[in-house]
Amino acid sequence: MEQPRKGPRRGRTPAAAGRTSRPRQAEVARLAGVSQATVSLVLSAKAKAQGSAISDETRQRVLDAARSLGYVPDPAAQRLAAARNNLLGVYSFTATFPTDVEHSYYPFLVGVEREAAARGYDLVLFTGSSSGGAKAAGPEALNRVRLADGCLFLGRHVPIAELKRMVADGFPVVHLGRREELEGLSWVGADYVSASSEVVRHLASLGHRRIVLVREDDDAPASTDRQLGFLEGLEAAGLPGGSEAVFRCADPRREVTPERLRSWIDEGVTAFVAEETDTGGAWRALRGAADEAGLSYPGDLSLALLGSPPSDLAGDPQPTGFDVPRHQLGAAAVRMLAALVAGEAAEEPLVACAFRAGATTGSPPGRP
Amino acid sequence: MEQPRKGPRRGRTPAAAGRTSRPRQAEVARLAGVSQATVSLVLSAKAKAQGSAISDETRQRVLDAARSLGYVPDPAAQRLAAARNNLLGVYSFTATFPTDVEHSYYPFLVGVEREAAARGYDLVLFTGSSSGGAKAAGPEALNRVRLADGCLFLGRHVPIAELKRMVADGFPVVHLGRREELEGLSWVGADYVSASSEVVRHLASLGHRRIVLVREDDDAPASTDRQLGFLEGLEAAGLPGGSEAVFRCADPRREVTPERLRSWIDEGVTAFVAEETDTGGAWRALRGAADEAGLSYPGDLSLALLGSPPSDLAGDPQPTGFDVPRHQLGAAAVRMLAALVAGEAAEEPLVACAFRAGATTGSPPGRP
DNA sequence: CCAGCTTGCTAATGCGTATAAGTAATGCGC
DNA sequence: GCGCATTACTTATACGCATTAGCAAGCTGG
Repeated sequence: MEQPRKGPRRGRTPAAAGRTSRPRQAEVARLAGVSQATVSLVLSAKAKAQGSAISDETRQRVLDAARSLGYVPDPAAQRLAAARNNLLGVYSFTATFPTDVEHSYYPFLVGVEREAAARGYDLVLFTGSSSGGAKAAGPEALNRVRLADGCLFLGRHVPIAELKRMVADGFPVVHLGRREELEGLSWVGADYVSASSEVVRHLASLGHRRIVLVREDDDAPASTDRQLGFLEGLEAAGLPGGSEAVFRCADPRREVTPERLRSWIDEGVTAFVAEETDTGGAWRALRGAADEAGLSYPGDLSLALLGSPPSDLAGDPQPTGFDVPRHQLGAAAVRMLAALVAGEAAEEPLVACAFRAGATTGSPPGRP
Repeated sequence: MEQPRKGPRRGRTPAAAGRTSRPRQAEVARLAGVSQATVSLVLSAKAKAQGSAISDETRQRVLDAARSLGYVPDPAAQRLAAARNNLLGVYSFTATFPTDVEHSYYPFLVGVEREAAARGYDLVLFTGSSSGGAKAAGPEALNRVRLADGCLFLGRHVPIAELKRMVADGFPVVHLGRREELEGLSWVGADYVSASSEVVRHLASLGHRRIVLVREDDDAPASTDRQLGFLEGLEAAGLPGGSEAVFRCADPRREVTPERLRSWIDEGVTAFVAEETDTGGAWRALRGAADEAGLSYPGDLSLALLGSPPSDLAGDPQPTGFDVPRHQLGAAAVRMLAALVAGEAAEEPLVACAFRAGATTGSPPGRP
């Protein structure tokens, strides 16, 4: 007889159907013959100390009931009730799975996924850019991430104002890539300074005494850091630094001529270090000039690259330099985010790069 | 001190900080001098038709108040109240971000992400292999997906019993790949039958009158479908089918010899069609036999492949055949899942493959 | 034998939002 | 001038879970 049950799920879901109640704690409770509160206590204390005031017998009944119903907590409800839901957001401003794998954050995500899984978090992918749907890509779109316990942001075009708001609200946010302009925003990044310094010290240890850095005319942190590390490396090796050691130019391919190269060598320079950029301009320029000048490396001079070679030069001899540990960066970002979520102090934001011996450096000529 | 204030947000968040109450609808309401419900009505009707029963004057007051407080809705609360969370799960039984992009579900995910974003869904990534954290990778791990409104499954080794359970519970589930053995399980798959038929008809239109399919000894649906389509294509073109048209063998590379090939040709066969498998065995066998026999394609005979060539043969001339539209398959899977979640009828599960003209077929010899 | 503790559970409440149901106040037809 | 619809709201409630106050029973000790 279908009484006007006051029961569950009443007037809602007018047309759409969230039907098929997946099991709730209340149903688990009914099956186990306890109250909903007990279920909550048992399930949330599962990982915690056993100190909860629930008898082992009841606990077991509840666990069995939950398992047999396939109970899974509703993340929204958990969040709302001010607990955690064990979800970490990943918000990228380009498609997370782009057609062009090269220019993607894919390598980072490998590390992100692994670390998140290891820590018992699941990932929620929020996609920013491709919101081709009905949604205006307004700032509210960013707000979705608050469903998760915290969020990782990837990409250059992050709307700073919105992020600032989240940080101010105390929502755990980590940016992948250095981001110091926003006070209080946590980030992780690669330690270009140390890595660049190491490359220089490697060259010094091979016997090079005069080394020149070729870089583009660019003030991105990534460039600045490399130059800084380069100069630090020189100093650590007791070699002369100063403005002469850095060749900064707008268009390396045009300005690094074979003549220029020869003149450096005549001045006693035996090794060259190229900044890494999107285009690999400095690296290409140095290689090109050496080839044109009929100079071989590492025979006549040594070349190093402060980063990884562009993919179209993958077949060529490996440049001495370093690799950005993208997997580890992703993992580090997750660690930091997890720390923030847990209210712990954030850890070291810099991740060391991996030195790559390569095949483009050797002892300077005349010093075998 | 520290009276036991009954106020808002009390004993919660022991260590972590959900801090700094951002404004709630209730505060907006107070400022605007209306009830919380009115705020909700105004804000949620914003995008909808203007037909809501709120005067323009009140509406404006509410909007102003919301703006001045910087109100942003809490997604957790929205989703809780709406009884759905706008999350779609993606469960794959290999790492979702595998290091080796080639052998992954990556191409599907491209389409999945795009379509999900277009429909306003976010994705939750579950990984079978990496067994979310502390969880034993037991069958219960599968239950995690119930957190989402529905879930997409990728991979061959899906535990059918568990899936069955979910389907029976009414949890929306879609499998990527044909899966007819489980009554009621929704799936999307590529239409190998039509695509194979089309390849055969293409050959027929070039003038071929006797065509042979070379396939491996395998009863996977993917193989069966291709054979079915092949035979359908023959029939549609009015060509002889029957068992002679299909060469089924355990090891094509051993059994498809140059002699065998010649004997077929002597019998009047002018075109050969290879099944696609993981290894590409049939295709390699046909190419190898032709090469060894000194026969050229498409000069002396025509070759077609019912699928895409293995990646190591990517540099070779493109085989005539078809490509599985992986992006579209991913998108179709999301569409179907969204339909299930919304309680609508599922749509067409088959996605058409793209015919690829290629360079390995031509008119039969003697018919220019 | 009862105050006072501990153990093991339940009842009640709140998180922020959406929405059904209710209530005045007004307009309209007859 | 009354019934009834419409407009413009407000009140009440539910969503699923966490949390805390409370309650009953069993135990301890003086």
